[in-house]
Amino acid sequence: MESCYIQNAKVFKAFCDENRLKVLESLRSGEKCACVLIEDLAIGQSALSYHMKILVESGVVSARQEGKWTHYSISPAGSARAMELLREITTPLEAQEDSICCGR
Amino acid sequence: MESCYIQNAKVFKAFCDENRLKVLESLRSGEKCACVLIEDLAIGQSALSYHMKILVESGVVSARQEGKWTHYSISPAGSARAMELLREITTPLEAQEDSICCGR
DNA sequence: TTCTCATATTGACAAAAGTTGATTTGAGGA
DNA sequence: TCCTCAAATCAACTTTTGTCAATATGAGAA
Repeated sequence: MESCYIQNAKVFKAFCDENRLKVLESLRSGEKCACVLIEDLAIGQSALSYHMKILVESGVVSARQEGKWTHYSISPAGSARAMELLREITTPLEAQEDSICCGR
Repeated sequence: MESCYIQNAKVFKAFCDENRLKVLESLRSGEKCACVLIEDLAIGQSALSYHMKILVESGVVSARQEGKWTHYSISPAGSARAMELLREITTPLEAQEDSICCGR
């Protein structure tokens, strides 16, 4: 079983890479399909696929299949969860209001 | 010159590693000196030093020298900056016309 | 069915990150 | 000054991450 530290680290890995931040920046203006992201970032197709997998698994981005195209967008729920996690991680205990770490 | 994507990625690297999340968790209960963190995490001295450097440079942790000891604590200002950055990165821009994507 | 095209996956490789043990630095006390 | 000790740095090494080119998958069209 993985520690919650490793699990939480995975959420923030979404924001730890230059290309993934570029993807998020591009998605701020709305849903984009993979082909557009490849052009925007000037990145290889398999590299984009690799980064999108990390972003989707972190919960911050959601994917929508439509025919052979995949459309990606920022997930408000996933973003909110990342925000909440960051808030919790950096909030001193006496000032803490509630917790979402490891189901505690 | 470094892109702002690379700079922003560095802030979130603070939260991308199991041991750094453990350090932050330990610091939530208050300022700790390095010797205590080494015991808490069961980590080598040089490994802790390596991680503390990353945490301090990200701005999320601040260091206070007192004699030969260094005391670390969560920086409220640095944490607030990280929160604000995360919020900005994941907030969609004003809704725009649907863009034409993949011939649609 | 077969063809085409968008995306996912694989494997080889390169680069970056993390660990370990040894050494160095630098501040306080003798 | 010299000694001690906490922390930083270094060098060698291992592990993880990211890239590229090739191949596989899977859905729509023919």
